Amino acid sequence: MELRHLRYFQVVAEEGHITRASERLSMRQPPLSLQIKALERELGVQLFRRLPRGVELTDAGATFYTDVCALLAGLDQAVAKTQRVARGEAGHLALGFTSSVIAHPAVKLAIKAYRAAYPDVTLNLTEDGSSDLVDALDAYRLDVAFIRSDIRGHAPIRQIKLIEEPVVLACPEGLPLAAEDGPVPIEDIAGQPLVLYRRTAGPKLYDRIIAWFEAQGFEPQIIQEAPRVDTALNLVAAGMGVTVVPRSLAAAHLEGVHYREIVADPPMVEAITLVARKSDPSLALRNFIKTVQSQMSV
Amino acid sequence: MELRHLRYFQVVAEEGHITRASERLSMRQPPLSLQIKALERELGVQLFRRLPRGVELTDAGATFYTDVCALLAGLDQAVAKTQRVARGEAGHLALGFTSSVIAHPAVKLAIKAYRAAYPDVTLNLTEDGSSDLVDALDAYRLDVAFIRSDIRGHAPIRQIKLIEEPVVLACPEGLPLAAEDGPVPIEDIAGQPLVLYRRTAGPKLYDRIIAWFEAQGFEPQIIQEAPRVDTALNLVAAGMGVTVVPRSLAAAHLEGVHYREIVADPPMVEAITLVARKSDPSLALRNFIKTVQSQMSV
DNA sequence: CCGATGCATATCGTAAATATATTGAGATAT
DNA sequence: ATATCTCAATATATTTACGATATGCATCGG
Repeated sequence: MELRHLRYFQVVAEEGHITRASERLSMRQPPLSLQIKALERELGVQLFRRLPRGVELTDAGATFYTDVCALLAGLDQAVAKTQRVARGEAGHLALGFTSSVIAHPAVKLAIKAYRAAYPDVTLNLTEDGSSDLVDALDAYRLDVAFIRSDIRGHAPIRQIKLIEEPVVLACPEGLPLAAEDGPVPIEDIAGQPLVLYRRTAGPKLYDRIIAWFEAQGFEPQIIQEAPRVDTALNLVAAGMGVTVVPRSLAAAHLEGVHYREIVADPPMVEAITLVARKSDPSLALRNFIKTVQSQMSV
Repeated sequence: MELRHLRYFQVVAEEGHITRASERLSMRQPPLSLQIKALERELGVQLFRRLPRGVELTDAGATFYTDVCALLAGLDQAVAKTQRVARGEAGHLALGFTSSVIAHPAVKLAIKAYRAAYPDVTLNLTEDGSSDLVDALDAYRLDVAFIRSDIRGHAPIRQIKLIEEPVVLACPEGLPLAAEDGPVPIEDIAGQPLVLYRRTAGPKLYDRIIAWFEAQGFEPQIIQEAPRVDTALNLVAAGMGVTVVPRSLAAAHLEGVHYREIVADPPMVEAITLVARKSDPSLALRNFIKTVQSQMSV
């Protein structure tokens, strides 16, 4: 059996007339009669009653007609859906981000813009640490992720630097440092007790901050380590010390924490990077990257 | 596009290997490659990524695969269902009967037997008067019906006499006639006030009863006409007169009504007849008639 | 009774699917 | 690094079968 048989059957059933059906199908009556007969023979079922004036569905033919209509319509839908997926207009995209990155308004706007442009792509959002995100990417659990860390050297992962933002000082209200609003020189921070966040799996940012202090000629006084940025900020709010965070996190306005720009040369900056498997040619992904990039450049 | 393309696509997707798929399909690799390529070309979508070692579904191909599996399975089911309908093992059957006929246990047993033998045929049951049932048959609202009336002369309807049963006397309790249980000679009834049921659309039974009385040399004293048998019996229960009904109705044991056999020559008998369109070749119907006949002959 | 209608049958040409033979790209092994 | 192997792609040949043309046959309407 071939789709041809089903398509022919459908038209003949609708017309109740082989000759008229053959005209609708841009063919002649004899081959159409033969195809219908071949279909009946293959099914072992008489689908039509031959009347002196045309043909008529039998009970079996009528039930078959219902199903054939559904099948042919289903096929059309399947084809349309497949084409939309191929154009990147539908499908799935597993997206990851770190808690610090999602605080940046540009990231939220970019995701929103993609959702608007490709509403039929179902986005699967995951929040995790940078190195776990990269692992998930490797394991095909994610298609793309926003991270902070620099993962130079990880071969099968492509990375696109999106935004660089300076880190700012976060200090508890009440401290002399929190009395002013303007930029604070790095030497004023150097003597403060420092809370830092160290993710066991991703120590790069931690190391970079220490290296940066040392490059400025200061030895940071690390009095506490926190597993995550938000934990560190909570410790700051509790008056345990100061910390440095990407500027976009300052927008969160955690109660009891005061933020100030830092003056240093070179300035300490943190990037937001988009990472994805190099091997993945999914158009949904390419459209996502394109949308994010054009959104960031605005 | 033809089913062939879908079937080939399905196997290649499952094997991830065109050569192995071609073996499963009992064909050679080059034509299979060509057919897959033709499918991709028609859809305008790349369904497979060609790897050095076999092929792999793209995202679009994976969504298409899901739908193709559903479609092919649906087609198989549709074919199986159509064949079951053609064999009379599935489908619909609109069945009608009169209120007096359904009282006969053999009719209920026959319907039950058919239900058991062909559980996938959905029965649509309708109760109505004999002539309305025949009209419904003509109008294709019914496929088959149990009736009382003789519809000799109605050309496109085929009738099969199933059971003949004598009519019995139904008289109110308290009447001298109700004092005994044995058969009563017709002359004892002749003088009684008679309640008869006359359906405007089907006067045949009514006429036959009058003719039967007259053939015995008696003039029936009709004091009341009722539209239906059960109405007539209720009038009898109310002491309004006596009536005659098919024997099977006596089993209903209406309160206040006493039943007695009637002695007469020739005896008055009422048949239960199965009627259906002569033109209707539905196998479900033929199986129904066959089942009813074999059930009645037991 | 005869023409018209409409499905079925017969025969033929051509398009398309499959088979055979070979090439070529990429991976594995020596 | 070269050879070999794997497996899809290409080229050409063959066969199948779809569709077209011509015709037959049954039924209905005038």
